[in-house]
Amino acid sequence: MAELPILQFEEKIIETVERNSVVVIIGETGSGKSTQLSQILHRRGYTNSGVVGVTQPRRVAAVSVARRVSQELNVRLGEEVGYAIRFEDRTSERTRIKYLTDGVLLRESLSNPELDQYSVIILDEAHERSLNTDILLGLMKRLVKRRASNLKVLITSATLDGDKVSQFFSNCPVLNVPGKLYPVEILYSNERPKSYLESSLKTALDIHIKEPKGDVLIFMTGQDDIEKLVSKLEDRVRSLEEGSVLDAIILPLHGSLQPEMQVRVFSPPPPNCRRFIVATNIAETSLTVDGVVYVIDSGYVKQRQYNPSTGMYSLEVVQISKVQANQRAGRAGRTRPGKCYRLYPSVAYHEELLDATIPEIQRSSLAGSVLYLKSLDLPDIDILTFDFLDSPSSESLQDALKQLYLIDAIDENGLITRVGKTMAELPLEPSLSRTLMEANECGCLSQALTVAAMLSAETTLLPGRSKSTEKKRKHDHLDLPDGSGWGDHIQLLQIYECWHQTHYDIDWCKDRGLQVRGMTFVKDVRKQLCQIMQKIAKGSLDVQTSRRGKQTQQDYNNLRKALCVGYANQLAERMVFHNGYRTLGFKPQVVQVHPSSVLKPDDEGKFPNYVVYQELIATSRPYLRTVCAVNVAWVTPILNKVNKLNINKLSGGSGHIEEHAEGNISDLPKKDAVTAVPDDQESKIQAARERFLARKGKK
DNA sequence: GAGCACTGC
Repeated sequence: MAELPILQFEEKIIETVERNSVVVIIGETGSGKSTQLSQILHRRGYTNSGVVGVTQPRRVAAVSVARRVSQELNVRLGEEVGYAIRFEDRTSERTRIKYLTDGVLLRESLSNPELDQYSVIILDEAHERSLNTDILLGLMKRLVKRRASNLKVLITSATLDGDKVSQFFSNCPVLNVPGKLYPVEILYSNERPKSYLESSLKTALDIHIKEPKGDVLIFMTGQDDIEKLVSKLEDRVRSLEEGSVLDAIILPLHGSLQPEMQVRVFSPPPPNCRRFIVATNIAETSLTVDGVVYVIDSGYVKQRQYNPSTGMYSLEVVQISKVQANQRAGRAGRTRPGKCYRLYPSVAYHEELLDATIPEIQRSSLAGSVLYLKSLDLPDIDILTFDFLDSPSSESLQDALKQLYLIDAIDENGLITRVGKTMAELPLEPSLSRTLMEANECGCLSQALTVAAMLSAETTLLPGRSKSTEKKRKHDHLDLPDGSGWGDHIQLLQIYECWHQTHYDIDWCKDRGLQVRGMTFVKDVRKQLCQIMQKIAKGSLDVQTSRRGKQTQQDYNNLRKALCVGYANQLAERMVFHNGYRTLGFKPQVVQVHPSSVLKPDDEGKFPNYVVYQELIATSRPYLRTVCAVNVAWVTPILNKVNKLNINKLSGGSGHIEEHAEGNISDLPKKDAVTAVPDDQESKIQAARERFLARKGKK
């Protein structure tokens, strides 16, 4: 511990913190900032007047760092040193150093906007620029002015954007704390390879043949290229002359892998063996693999981004930033000097790569964040001029306002409603919160709670796709309920209710290819949501458990109605001549129901006229993922609302609009605005539909 | 008839 570089800077840090309310700390990997900053402040008396809170973007980090600090201070975890993450608050009255996820701190500030139990707040890993960290940065800027006398804020960041953070906080001081990394030699390619996959393969084999022992970490963009590279590497390594090189183990590592498979990466390899870990950017920050000496950096990452004018997400392979490139390289120098092979030329690094990754706040739908900020109800905060470190576009903010208006969270003047205030209390995206509120009125809260919880865990429910599980799923398809013709939300409800009836049998999940971990998470979320709803409704709540498991068509109707109200901002109408949908409320997009949906065309080959959707995402083409059929009678009032929408008023203006501001809205709901499908494509679709009907007829 | 990077309340 005494070797940690940060300890040599203790005096300097304390001196600077004494004189300034905000300090930026540039702490490189291995500097010990996450564990030591809080202890330094504790030693110097900052915990006498309040708690030192340290935020982390990830749960595991909050827990593991808290655990280490409690060991170093030789106290029991949960007493002087504790942590708070969702579902787990291990703090007590005695807690002086508290690690928490930034999401938890945001929740805390909802009920206590001044955060007055804290004497110091440390925003750790701020350079990762998570959505929550960015909101916190804005709130801290305001808070240090209000609590100038008794609050210190420390922000840890990366070398490349420390100055920017400092400027944001009125040029506050920046302290550099060196890390304890071993040197990493950077090797560039002469030119960009035609295929980064082939280039990675070649580089990996070169290392294997020429370089001394040490594991290789290879950064790819996703499951597909990981699987390809793994199989190619296996072939080529096997064909090398036996005994001429080390044995090789090749391991994929990505988020959709079963956790048991991920663990393999952390168990030490057998002797005289080189491991090749082929990973997504999960290995950049979330997971640290010991023993890595060589890093191969393709220079690419798969990134999700949101288009506020269409309401559509897309996943795109984009170039990484310099911060990311350095982070990747750093992975080679944790145990001894290493090498990083960048599969792009040096000039590309310097001239093409952005300094920092585009922050999440500029790549996401902001409905949830805007609702959160509105619900804080701070008179001195105006959303459209909120002081962000990097502002989202006004288009994105207006999109959020529009969405919130359509689900009654704000009124036509942009003011938060009672419904909106309640929605913000729920740890859910606004559409789902609104669904719960409506369900409480419709008498189907129990079912809605289940759907909300299932949707919160959806990606961790199904096992990662692979050839074998795919076959299995197809085979076992009949074992899962079918949504009774209404779609995916109803199916999710039915799945959980079936499980409930087995008294939460683990084998029931396994037999159906459902991840036990995911289903357990659903159960936890449902319980949490139930508790919050109970608190909000003060007992006037309809969480009928006696009727659970025996859903009637009437229950499904009520639930679909509640979903329609909640997802008024994610509504689509089927097109007249084919099974495509056009989105309503956004610049209209022609989209298809995702083939993985349980919602299928009826006997005439047609989908329902209206659906609400959980997500609109462009992969190979634009798809609606997770859809639920809704009735036209529920849709009509929403469309009226869309027509009345006045974005200028919503943004807090007078409502007397300049011409071009209106232009944005007038192209929203018009029936014949969609001409995106050219005639020849239209006829192709018509032909496809005829073929489909013909096939159906034969059966 | 296609496939989703990573987090979090």
